[in-house]
Amino acid sequence: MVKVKLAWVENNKARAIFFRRRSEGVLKKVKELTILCDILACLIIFSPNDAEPMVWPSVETARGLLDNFFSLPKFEQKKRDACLESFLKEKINKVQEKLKKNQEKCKEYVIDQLMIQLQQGCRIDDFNLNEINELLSFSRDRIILGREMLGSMQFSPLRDPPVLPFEVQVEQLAEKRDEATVLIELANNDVRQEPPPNETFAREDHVDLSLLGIDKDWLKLNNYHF
Amino acid sequence: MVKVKLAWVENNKARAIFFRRRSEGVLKKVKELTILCDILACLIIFSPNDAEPMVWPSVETARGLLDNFFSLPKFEQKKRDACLESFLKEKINKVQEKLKKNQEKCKEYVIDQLMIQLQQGCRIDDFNLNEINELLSFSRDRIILGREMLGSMQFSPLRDPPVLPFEVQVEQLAEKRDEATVLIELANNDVRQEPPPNETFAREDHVDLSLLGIDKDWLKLNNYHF
DNA sequence: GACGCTATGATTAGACA
DNA sequence: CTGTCTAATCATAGCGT
Repeated sequence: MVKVKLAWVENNKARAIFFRRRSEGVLKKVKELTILCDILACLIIFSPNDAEPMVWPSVETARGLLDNFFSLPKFEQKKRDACLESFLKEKINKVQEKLKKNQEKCKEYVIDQLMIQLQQGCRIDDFNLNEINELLSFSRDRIILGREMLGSMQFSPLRDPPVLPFEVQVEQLAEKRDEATVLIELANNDVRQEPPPNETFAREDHVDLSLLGIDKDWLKLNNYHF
Repeated sequence: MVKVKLAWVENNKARAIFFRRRSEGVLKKVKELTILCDILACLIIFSPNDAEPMVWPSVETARGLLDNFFSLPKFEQKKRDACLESFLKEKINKVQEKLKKNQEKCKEYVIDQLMIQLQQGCRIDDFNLNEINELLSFSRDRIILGREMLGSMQFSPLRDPPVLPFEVQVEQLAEKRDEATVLIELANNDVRQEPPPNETFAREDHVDLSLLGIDKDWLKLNNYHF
């Protein structure tokens, strides 16, 4: 027999035979080792001929071993997940933004309609609690805005606007109606001190909030159309 | 010498020696194989004592070989991604659902307000094109509902409701107003034959107008492709 | 434990079927 | 290409240091 020297076997046929025999031998040794010492091991040999490499004990096991014991793949996995997650969260945020804008628009329209009805002769008593709350909140904002425009004069302090209840609480109704009447009166008083440029509003503009001294240009900035 | 039988070495010391010698031997064989056949190979042995496993030729190489040559991990990767993606898509859908409901509610309120104004004596001419379109769409749905309730009687055919334009096209206004007047009259005629259960718009109820057609264009959120 | 030695079983190169 | 045979070589169990 000839001792094989540690160098590439040039003869193709001989090398193929050598490869088969030796890889079998190596695999046998690995198996022995795992059984005799009761350990885990994994052997991958890329055959020069086959497209797929030989994997022992299995591709799944090899993958599992690597995933379990090496932090690198876990880290990259998490990085990938985080990337996708942030991307999709961004999408969610966009939709939520849209929802928010729609709700604002809707609220504006509600106020618009309430104001129109007020102008057309509706009385506070004709509104329900939710509508009154809307009016209160809106009126308060308008009053504050108007006062800021009028400078640092001293005005009556305002209550915080009520938290809008989803369930109408009937017992609060009378109180709220009083509050609304007072608040709207207050707004009118403020406005009477120094009326804004455009007081009149045409029906076509969709808005007539002259009662509270709403500025026409301001309203145009907030497009109410659906 | 004693032939070792293929079974776990019970003696701890002997097993540790056995492990060291044999793993060296296996590694040597693998190295020989890679050199003599000029191939790639990878050996991972989990030592019973060390925390870290022995990896040849290196962790990076092993990782690279697995990532490059096995479809399974890629497949599972995609599966993981798909799982996360579907989860977040579900969230998006929920927000979209909320948005949709809000828009429906908003539209209902608009119709509600328009109806109130009609009842209070407003004329078609007082409305703008968008409002007329809302009324048209709503009236048409109400008519269809009423007719379904009345059975298989023959009625005048109805035009499809107009696609709501975001830009007001003034030249269409007059025509639309005529159409609206006819349609609303038609609705009144139908209803007069046999009024549907809820014909009157109770002010407090914020009338249930769920039958109103949703503006699909507005709601279409189709840009969530990844 | 690690290293060296050596007998001996295990592996395998080469040849052949 | 796969299996078998055989001799040569290798790997290593057991032991001593």
